[in-house]
Amino acid sequence: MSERVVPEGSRQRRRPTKQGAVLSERLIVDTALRLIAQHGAEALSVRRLGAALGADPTALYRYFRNTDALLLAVADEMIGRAQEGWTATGDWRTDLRDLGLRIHGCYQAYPQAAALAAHRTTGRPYETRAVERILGVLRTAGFPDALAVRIYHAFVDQALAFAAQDAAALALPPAAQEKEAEVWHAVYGRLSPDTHPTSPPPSPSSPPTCATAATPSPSN
Amino acid sequence: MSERVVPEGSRQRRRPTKQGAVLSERLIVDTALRLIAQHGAEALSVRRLGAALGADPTALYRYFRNTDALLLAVADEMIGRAQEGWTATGDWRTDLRDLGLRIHGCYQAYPQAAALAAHRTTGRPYETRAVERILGVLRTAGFPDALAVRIYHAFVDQALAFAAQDAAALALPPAAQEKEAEVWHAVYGRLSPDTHPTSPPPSPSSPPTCATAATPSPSN
DNA sequence: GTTTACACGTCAATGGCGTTGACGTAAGGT
DNA sequence: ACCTTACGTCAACGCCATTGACGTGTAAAC
Repeated sequence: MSERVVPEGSRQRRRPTKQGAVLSERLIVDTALRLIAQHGAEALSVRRLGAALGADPTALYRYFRNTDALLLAVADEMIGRAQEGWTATGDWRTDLRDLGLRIHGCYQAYPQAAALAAHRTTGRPYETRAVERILGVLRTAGFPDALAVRIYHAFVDQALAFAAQDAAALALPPAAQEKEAEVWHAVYGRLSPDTHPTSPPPSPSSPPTCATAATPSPSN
Repeated sequence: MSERVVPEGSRQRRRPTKQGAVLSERLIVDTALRLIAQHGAEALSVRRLGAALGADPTALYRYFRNTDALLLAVADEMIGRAQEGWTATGDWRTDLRDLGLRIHGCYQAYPQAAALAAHRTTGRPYETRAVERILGVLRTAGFPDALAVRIYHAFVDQALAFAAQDAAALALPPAAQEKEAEVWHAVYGRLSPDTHPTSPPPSPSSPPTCATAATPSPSN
């Protein structure tokens, strides 16, 4: 009957693995994140994670009910990192913008993991904290609750949607990224001759992203 | 040496399977889409798809190099359906808005499939057609090419990002959707007492989506 | 200090997965 | 009528997540 996974709080009996590693929820999540970043999302398997940790693969099931739970923990970790060091300034536009850019930055830093995590609800501490902070910002700004919730959703959905989109572009294997660039050259080539015979291509080296597209560009 | 997959154009030798089905790229894609819609994304496996088609699972490899190629075909099919019956009006804002809503609608109709397909580049006919149509709209509107490409990206990225986000919410299993709703009730409950003791909750039955959030709401 | 309970790392096993290579048959071009 | 070969089928490989049983060492109880 006794549950296989014990909650992290009451975890006491630490025992090293055969290879000497001492496991913990944190260590596992960090290792998973590193594994995904280095070798891509599909390189994350219970067996490989076990190997990377220096433990029997099935030891993970003492910490997470299944791989999906582990994935949610990874997602929450990223939400946590996005908030690291953030503090409210009191200006709600500044605060939300800062949070949004942090999320975007964090997802861009781990695009492979972001692709897995972006559209999930973790129900874990960091996510809860983020929700509370954002609603706190809006309440402090004086929005009535109904409107605050509305703004919350508009903000979070847009931030997550854009972050996910840009992360997905970044998570493509380099070959696919090049191919995409080629497609754009081809399209431009097909467009150009009949209407604008000799105009220069639009900075083909850096394709636009959600972030750049949504940001009012300086004079351009 | 001879390639396992024959391009659809030059495919001739149709032969029924033991169970009498006559395969084709279209049939396979449609069946896959139906399978995903009915039983969720993780129910799509080569073996199950083979069973649904009434064919040996490995027959699929005569039509698609691997499951990823099949997935891209499914993604392209959705792009194709989004364009079905669309025609340009000449007003570029109307045309883009229409296309965007069609994509959104199509993804909402097959949320499970959308989750798999949203962030992929298919490189297939329907996608190519969509790109050409959108750029055509912008060219017809008189935008110089550089700006047209910029607007193209702003539009497509936003449309896809929002469609993906809303599809992801819809693709959650009903239990998770309820849980999410509960969380919102809880948050609202926690918010309410100290600042707005008795204001009614903000229509808790229908959570906001990207589409509703981005649409200027009537007077609300 | 000894005992006791159980947390947790390990092992073995199960069933599903994608993918490959070989094979034979029937369809189409000639 | 023949020949070629497309393509459906079969068998097999290696990887996957997950489970149940087991035993050991640790932390707590006394």
